[in-house]
Amino acid sequence: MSKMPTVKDVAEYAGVSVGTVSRVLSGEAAVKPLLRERVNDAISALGYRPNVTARALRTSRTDVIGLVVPDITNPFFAQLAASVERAALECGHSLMLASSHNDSEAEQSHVSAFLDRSVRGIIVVASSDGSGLDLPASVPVISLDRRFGTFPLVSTNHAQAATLIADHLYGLGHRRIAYIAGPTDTEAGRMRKEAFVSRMDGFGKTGEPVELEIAYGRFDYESGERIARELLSYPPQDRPTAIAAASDQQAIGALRAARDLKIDVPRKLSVTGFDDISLANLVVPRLTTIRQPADMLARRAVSLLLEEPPGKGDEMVDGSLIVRGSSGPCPQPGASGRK
Amino acid sequence: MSKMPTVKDVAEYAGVSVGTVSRVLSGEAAVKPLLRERVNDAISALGYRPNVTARALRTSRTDVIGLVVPDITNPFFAQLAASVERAALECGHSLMLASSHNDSEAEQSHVSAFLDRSVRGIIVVASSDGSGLDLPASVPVISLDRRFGTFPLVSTNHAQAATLIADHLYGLGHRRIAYIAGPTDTEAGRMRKEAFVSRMDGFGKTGEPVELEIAYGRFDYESGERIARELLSYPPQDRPTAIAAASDQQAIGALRAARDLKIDVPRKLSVTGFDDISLANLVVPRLTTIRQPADMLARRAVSLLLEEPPGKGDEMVDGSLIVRGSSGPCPQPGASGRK
DNA sequence: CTGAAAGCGCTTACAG
DNA sequence: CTGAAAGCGCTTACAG
Repeated sequence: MSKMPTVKDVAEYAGVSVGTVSRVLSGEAAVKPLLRERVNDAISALGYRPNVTARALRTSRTDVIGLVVPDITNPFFAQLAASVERAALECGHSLMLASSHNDSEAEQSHVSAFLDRSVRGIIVVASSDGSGLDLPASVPVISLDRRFGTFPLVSTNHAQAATLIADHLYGLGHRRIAYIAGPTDTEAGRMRKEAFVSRMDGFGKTGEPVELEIAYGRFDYESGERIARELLSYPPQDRPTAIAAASDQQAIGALRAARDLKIDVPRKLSVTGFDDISLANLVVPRLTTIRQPADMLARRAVSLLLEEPPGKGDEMVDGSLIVRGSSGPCPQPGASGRK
Repeated sequence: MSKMPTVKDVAEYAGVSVGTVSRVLSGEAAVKPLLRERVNDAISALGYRPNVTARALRTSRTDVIGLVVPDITNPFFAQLAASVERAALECGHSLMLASSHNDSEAEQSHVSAFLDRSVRGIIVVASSDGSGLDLPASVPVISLDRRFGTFPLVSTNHAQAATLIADHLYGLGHRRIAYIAGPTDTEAGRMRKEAFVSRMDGFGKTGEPVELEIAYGRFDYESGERIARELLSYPPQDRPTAIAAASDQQAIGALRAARDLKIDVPRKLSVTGFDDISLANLVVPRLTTIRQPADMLARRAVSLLLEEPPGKGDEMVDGSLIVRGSSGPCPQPGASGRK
């Protein structure tokens, strides 16, 4: 292939200086219509495309937004990534996506790599409450969904959302409840759990007492399945009547465990999730969960990043309760055994 | 933040020329140990990091591999992306990921964007058999899983794998089978279907006849659910005893439909998928499917891309049959209705 | 409004 | 083995 044409070629072809070419390219500075037209003709005649690397070197700016997620294989993050890409595109920016495999070292090095490429800004969905960044960030950084270092956070209001689930289950009459929590080294995991627990404690004080058992795991299918299997191995009268999980994946794993143990959901056991991944509406039974407004979160994160000066304050977006088939009234004691 | 140090600063600090700094950076050229050490000291003292943009401009090369997938929200592509990232990292390269939302224009523009950034090479999982690229590609391009333009393809041997499924179902005694195909504008969709059909035709000629119905959809959950619902609405004696789907997502949708219609899988109906996404092992019943060796595919694609000269020939990797609970012997006629 | 020129931070022939 | 210098393709003060 022949070498790509440069501003110089365009300038020669159009009979102007490279400065003029650059000026019509930027669209900013005023250029006489005649010259502008000659330049544009030259550009299309030559099939010229600006060299973004040179431009970046000169201006130390690009239109790339870097996004790092803990694990692209997690459906919620995949959806979030798709939303961020759409939001970036809407603002005329493109997205570079990196997955850190839940490894905070990899996370660090991805962020550094973005910095090295002088991206316009970086959005990070932290893999854990790491120390954040030890490099000086020369571009804006926004935490999304989970806090990264001390950078501003855009996230669902985890506490409000967890409260919605607590109210739902308590309202259905459940008084022996298990909570499958997310990793304690993630803010999302902690906040969801604490809000859920404190709401239940509140009910316990003002109304009927609630037995609450808490188990900790990762956010994935396997954790949910393993933990639920354990919780459900108790004799029926000691077994929870509802399991609230900190993620849809955990909840789907719990559904799987219940199924294996032939425990009818929702008649004998209610299960709830968190995220509303697309699968939540497809499992059997369909999962009651919290919808996180991914599009909104993405748009807010991109906006904060691109604002001048970049946004400094945290932003919370409310989640909403989606009631489906996996949650129902607490089974009456003694009404079991109808096989 | 103060300006980042440059080779010039390092050179001054170490009392050498910038050329020497560059040479120790590259590690290639021989530099006297004494100077090398002084330069390295200067680098760490100053916290110097090479400017990759400048380097890219000068050499018109980077260590970035661009990957574009049709939809990052599809679990199979997410897994493939994770595998490609790992493979790239192993070779000292980093990954830029873009999702085309199944839009071939977006796909084109992502590829162009990569080209503009002078990436080391591009791997594309085509969203459809587009015209491929109309720009001159100045770097190697590899098609992964689905052919992009005329670029070399690394993929599972779709035909061999589809044959495995056909043999499995025929071997279980199924003679009235429905096939949920993928989009006909994807090579993967066509090849899987054709191999399945031709294998069944072969059985029909040498053994017992097979009734085969084919329905076309996208690769997603919804298509599978919708199509299966239709297929299963026939009266029991006309209904297929097995549904083979071109993707796990379709198969999981079909499972959902069967469940809604109270058709017992696998006793009344066998369902098979293709891909072996992590969910396949979690649905109820667990899904019989074809495992695509994502890690291997990813590694081969990266290798071909990085070879000098870049690989030119297609590569096929065999898939393997994973038998789980969703497939079983063909139900005996008349043995129904045991409610 | 336009051109000539400097410079972004590197790498790499070219001399020595 | 090392230094001085050119140049990658842009953008942007600086003159005019």
